Amino acid sequence: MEKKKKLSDYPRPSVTTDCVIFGFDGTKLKVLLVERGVEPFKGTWALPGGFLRMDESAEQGALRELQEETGLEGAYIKQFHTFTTPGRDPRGRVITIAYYALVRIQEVVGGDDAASAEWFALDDVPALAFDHDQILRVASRELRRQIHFEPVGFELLPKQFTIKELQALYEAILDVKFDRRNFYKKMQHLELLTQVDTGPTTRNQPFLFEFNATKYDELKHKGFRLEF
Amino acid sequence: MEKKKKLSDYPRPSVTTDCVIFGFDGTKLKVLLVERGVEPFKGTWALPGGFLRMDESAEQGALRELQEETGLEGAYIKQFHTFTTPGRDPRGRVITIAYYALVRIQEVVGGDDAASAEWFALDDVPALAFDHDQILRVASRELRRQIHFEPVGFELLPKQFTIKELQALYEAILDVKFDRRNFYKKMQHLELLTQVDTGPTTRNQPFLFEFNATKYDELKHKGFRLEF
DNA sequence: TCAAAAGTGTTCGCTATACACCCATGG
DNA sequence: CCATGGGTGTATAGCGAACACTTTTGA
Repeated sequence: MEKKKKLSDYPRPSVTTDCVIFGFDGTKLKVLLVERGVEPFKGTWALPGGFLRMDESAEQGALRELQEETGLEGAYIKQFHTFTTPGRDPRGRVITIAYYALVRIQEVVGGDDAASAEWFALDDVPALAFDHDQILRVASRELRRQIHFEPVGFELLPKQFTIKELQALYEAILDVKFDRRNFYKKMQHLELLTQVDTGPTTRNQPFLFEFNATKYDELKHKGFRLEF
Repeated sequence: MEKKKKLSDYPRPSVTTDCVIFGFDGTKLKVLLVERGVEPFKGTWALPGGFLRMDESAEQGALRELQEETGLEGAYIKQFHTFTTPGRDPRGRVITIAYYALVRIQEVVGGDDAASAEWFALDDVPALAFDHDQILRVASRELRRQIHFEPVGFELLPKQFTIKELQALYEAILDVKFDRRNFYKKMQHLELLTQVDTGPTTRNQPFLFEFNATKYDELKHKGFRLEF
């Protein structure tokens, strides 16, 4: 960053933030896409995103996008990569700071642009605008990686959930099958869940659990690993 | 990215790539810093970096920086975060795509700017320009995280090395101590190393090993974990 | 001659895995 | 009444962690 030049002496690319919004419907992992209304790629599905404003951080920009698309505030987002290949946007030099968001699909109300937004199963995504196919692939990979170390999956479930739902989520993300009983034990042993008291329970209803945030912070620091 | 505007209608930040260059001297993990020759932060140590050119990807920019600073080509680099907080650069709105590089410190010859470049032990780094302290912290954390999953440590060692050196490296990065004998066994069991034939060996010289790239790709896919 | 370094073994305990059993509900 | 789903229990194998022994070299 040297020489005696001013910032304006250097050419500047345009900067956008795009957001891969993941949700879980109880069976499959889904992603929220929007249909582009303008050129280029008009009519093509794309990741929600927009230009970075000069007075906001990229994270604030991603959260703003998220609010506009899903109506959610304060959801979990994570920056995972910045895409910079020249030519990735036909309009000119554009770099994209990409985030993924984990949202409770049940709480998504749909925001201003909701008319053109739609959930797609991750294994049934249409061709996307720009290099968004690649961005989505990288996001999925990073999510899979992260879930081995941090129990981020909880961000995708309702506040209260059954172990069976939790297992289905992990199986959907990691594309594996777990033994039901071992999965139960593993979760119990982690002490990451708090059982919800549902009063005089009519039996054979599955227990409801809540996520234990305190324990989460502990495990995040000590390291933590889920089986494959 | 909508509306009927052109790219030039949106304000654009300046974009730099900064590179956290890690090296290992056999005992401590080190990082290469440069002393700034111009304002702002003239005379302060900083991460090597520079403005992104319009015809190169961020990765190419980082590799270019690396070549200029260390004389190395084709070294291992990894993008780990993009820093965007408004105000992080007093000159105006600047976002930085940050990479870390793992280099063999022995092979670093020092490039054009080498006069002002110096290696610092990671636990003895001076105050840095801009938010480079934070960038360095994040880089160290990401390196520690990554090394649990991928045997990237080999990028920091000479082509041939002893198990003892390898262990010292891991201990330096993770800030732990391993039992020498267990570490040997672990490495043997992973089959990640190829023993170098040093002819009729004068005994009690430690064996030399090379990194086995084939096995690496295998493990990278299957998942892989080192003890803490 | 003795301390230090390098290679190889042994034991123990935890945990991941596979698989079994009991109970309640509803068709 | 029996299939289904949900909660709990048990046995085994593999691996990580702790620790021991032998040999060779050089001070």
